[in-house]
Amino acid sequence: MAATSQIDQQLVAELRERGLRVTPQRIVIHRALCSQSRHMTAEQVLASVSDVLPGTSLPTVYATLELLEGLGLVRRVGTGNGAVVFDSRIEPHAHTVCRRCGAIADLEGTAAPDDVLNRAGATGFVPDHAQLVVWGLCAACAATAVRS
Amino acid sequence: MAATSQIDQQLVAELRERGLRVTPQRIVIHRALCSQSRHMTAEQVLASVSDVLPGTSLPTVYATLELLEGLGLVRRVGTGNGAVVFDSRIEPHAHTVCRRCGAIADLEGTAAPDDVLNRAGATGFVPDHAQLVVWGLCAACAATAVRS
DNA sequence: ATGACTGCAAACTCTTTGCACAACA
DNA sequence: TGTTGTGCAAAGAGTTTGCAGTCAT
Repeated sequence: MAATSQIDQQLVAELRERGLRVTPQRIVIHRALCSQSRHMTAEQVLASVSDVLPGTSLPTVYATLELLEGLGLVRRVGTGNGAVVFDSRIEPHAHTVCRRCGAIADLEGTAAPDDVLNRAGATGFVPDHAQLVVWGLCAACAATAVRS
Repeated sequence: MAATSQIDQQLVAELRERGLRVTPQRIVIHRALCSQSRHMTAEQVLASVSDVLPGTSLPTVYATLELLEGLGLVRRVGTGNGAVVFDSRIEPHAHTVCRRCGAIADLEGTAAPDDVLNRAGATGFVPDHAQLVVWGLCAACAATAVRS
C-alpha cells in the first residue's frame, strides 16, 4: 500500500485514532468508494476491489462498509426497492431512483431542509442525517414508456 | 365481506375500473394497512390479516401490496437498514428511523420541497414521488445512549 | 506475542417463482 | 365457464455468522 494519497491518510488517521487496524482491504475498499462513480452495491465494491486485491471476500466488504459508515466516511442509501448502495459523498444531497431500471443518480444542490431536522428534534428524536429519495422514471426509461 | 366501509369502496372502485377482481384477501389486506398503526412489514400485514382470514399466504400479501402500490393506495418506504415497510398514508410526509432500535415514525407537516421535484425534472427525470427519511436516535434510545 | 481481521463455507432472512386448485365475473 | 387470483412448496438473492488461520501492532 504505497502511494498514500490524501484520501488514504484520512482513513488511516480515523482508524489509528480509534485503535483500529490499518489493513490493505480497508484501504482499497475505501479507495474504491471514493474514486469510482458513486452508488456502489456491495457486489460492485467487491468487483472493483478484486482487481487490486484478489481473494477479498464479500463478508469483509460488508464488515468494512459497516465500519466506514460508523466512521462517517461512507453513507448507506436505501431506496426501498431492495437495493442498498453505498455513497462516499458525505455532503447532504438527494438521489433519484428510476422505478423501471433502478438507476440511481445524484441530484445536485438539493439538501434536506433544516426545517425537517428541527421538526424531528422537536419530537425528542435526535437526527443525524436526512436522506431524500425521489422516485420516478429516468430520462431513458421515460422516453421508451411514452412510445408504448 | 359485508360491512363495506368507505375505505373498502375506494379499493373496490379502483379494482373494478381496471378489470381486476375483488377478492377477500385484497379487501382485508387493504383494511389492515389503513386501520392498523402504520408502517407495517409484509410479515406484520400477514399476521394482521390472518386473524380475519386464516390461511392467507405470504406470496399473496406481497402480490397484493405490489398491486396496491400500483393503484396508488399504498406507499413502499425503504429505510436502507434492510427494512421495507408499507404505509397507507399517501400524502407526502417524512419518516424518522432510529439507528438503534429501528423504530419508524411519521414526521408531521414535512413535505419534500417542490424545489427538489423541479430540479429532478430539469435533468429529464420524471418524478412521481419524493421520500424523505431522517436518521438518528429515537427519544427512548437517545435517553439510554446518554446514560452509557 | 497477541489479539484483531480476513477468508471460507454455511446459515439465515426476506422475497419471488411455478404450478395446481379455487373462486370471482 | 373462462380466467384471474390464491396457496403451497421451493428457489433465489443478498447479507450475516462461526471458525480457523493470518497479519498488523
